[in-house]
Amino acid sequence: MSTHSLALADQIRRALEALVSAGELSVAIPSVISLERPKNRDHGDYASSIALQVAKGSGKSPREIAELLKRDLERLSDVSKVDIAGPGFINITLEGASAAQVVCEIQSAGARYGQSKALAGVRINLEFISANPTGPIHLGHTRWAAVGDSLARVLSAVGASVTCEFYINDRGKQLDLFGASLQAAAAGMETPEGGYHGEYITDLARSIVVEDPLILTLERDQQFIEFRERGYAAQLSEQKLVLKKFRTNFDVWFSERSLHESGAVTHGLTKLREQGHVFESDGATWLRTTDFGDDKDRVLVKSDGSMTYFSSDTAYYINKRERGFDICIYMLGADHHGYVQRLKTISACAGDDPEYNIHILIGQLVKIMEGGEEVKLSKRAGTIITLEELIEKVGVDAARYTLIRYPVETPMVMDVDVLKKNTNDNPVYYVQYAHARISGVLRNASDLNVPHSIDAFDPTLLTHERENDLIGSLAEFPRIVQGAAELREPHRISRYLEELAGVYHRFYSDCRVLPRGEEPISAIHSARANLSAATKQVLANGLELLGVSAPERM
RNA sequence: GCGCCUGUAGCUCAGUCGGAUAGAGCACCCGCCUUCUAAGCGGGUUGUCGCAGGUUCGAUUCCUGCCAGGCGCACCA
Repeated sequence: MSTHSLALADQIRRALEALVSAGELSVAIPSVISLERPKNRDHGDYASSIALQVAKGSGKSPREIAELLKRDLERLSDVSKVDIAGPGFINITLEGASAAQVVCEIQSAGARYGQSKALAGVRINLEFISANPTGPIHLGHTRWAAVGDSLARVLSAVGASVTCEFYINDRGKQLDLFGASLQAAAAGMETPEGGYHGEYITDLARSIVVEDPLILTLERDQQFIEFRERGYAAQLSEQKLVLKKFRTNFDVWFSERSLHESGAVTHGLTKLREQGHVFESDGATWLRTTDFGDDKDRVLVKSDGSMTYFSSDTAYYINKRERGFDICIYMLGADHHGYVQRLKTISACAGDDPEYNIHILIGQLVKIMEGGEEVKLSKRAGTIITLEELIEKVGVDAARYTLIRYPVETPMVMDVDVLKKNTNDNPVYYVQYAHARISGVLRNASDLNVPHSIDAFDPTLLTHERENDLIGSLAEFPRIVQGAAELREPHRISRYLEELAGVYHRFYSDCRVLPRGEEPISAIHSARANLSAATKQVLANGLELLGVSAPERM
């Protein structure tokens, strides 16, 4: 049997199921089996409060249920002891040597350790950033660039088939204003009302003119279109470039224009009509979103015949579903939280299950501090911080790690000064350092000819408390990944890695891995070198899920 | 006015769909390198989990109300 914690939770589930089908117990089995590593070592290697959870309505006390489970769990070969404590906690102690088998499991699974099939076969569309192609990617988008990309990696790790998508708002007023701003800048005229300011506009206008001086001879309307299209193309490729540099991958760049040109918008409208939620009023065409709890109905086609942005959204959603995606995840900024209900109702109006087919994540805004002061982000004042600048200041690893480290629903503060420091203030170094430290140990192991492959591994030698702690933490990884995927919370990976790095550092200071001086090489050195190698693998796998590098040396 | 998010140590924040004595880093004090990376380890100090009720054997966690901060409420995009 496999020894990591996912497997143990599964064993508890099976034991419960067996009790239910044998008629010994009548309970509803929860979707997740509670299982944790207790802080207190007296509580065993693992503790579950499952008996307390299911006791209600079963006609049995938590302790009675725990006793039933104890009987079954004790039969497992890997379990050395099951205790029932307090009101009905089940404390499980594993057989030391079989716990250490996880080291072999990690070594042979390699980069695949931590992966599972929890979401196998599920097709997920993950849309994030979707910035207007009218300027650089800035700090407001950056949180999602890191978190979105990491979430895609996490979801893929549990078997989902994930497509990352960037929706390009290349249609409508914003892009027109952008074009007009460029045109005005090229002519040395004032920026139009509500238009785009900033040095990048004048620079871009100038470079467009340099590239094609004839643009100045064009008739006004034609010239406007030229500026808009060239500016659009330039900004889009700029965005693609910087996102690539930030290691954020997109599989599909979806143009809003193409949605209209392909007829997807009219198709979407037809589909919604068939579902019976479309009506006409005041000369406009509406979607009756109030049928599904929205506070007001929404306009699809304005009375002047033009399409609203909302109509694009509905068509886009329907288009995604028709491309075969089971779940559409949207990652939006807090300033868009008003859309949540609207998007959910789109799903409902299209005849889908808004609880399953659509999932909207709202990320709070990122505040940035530098020199002890908050940097106010203002496009007008030209103080927006671009992703490019952030990368220059702190590097991709530190930026990504910090952005992913916090749950997205909490507003976060990024202190540029801290991120520039190579100290422990900056947790990315703590984790990377553990990886680099192990790399060094393993290099030395090779130099000293200390074997550290699984065939030279004797798990019974790992009996030190620090070794047990480390083995326990390593065994947790698959469950952490699964939890991060199901809850859409990649920050759990980084918190886990910090914990694992800490456990390794403590192991390292108490347990000498390699022989000193003239000390002969023995099996304990190999066992510890294997344990180190397994830790290195898990750190690397975790960092990979965050898109952060795992350095061999620091 | 309505809605969403947040409120946990001096600071920045974790806390796994209610569980055992509420945690980590930073900051402050004291220790640890003649041998594997000291970007590390050990020890010490720090709490009205915003406030008030409710549900429960049990609440930082769930429910209600209030207070404070952030954000949003278009035939804009």
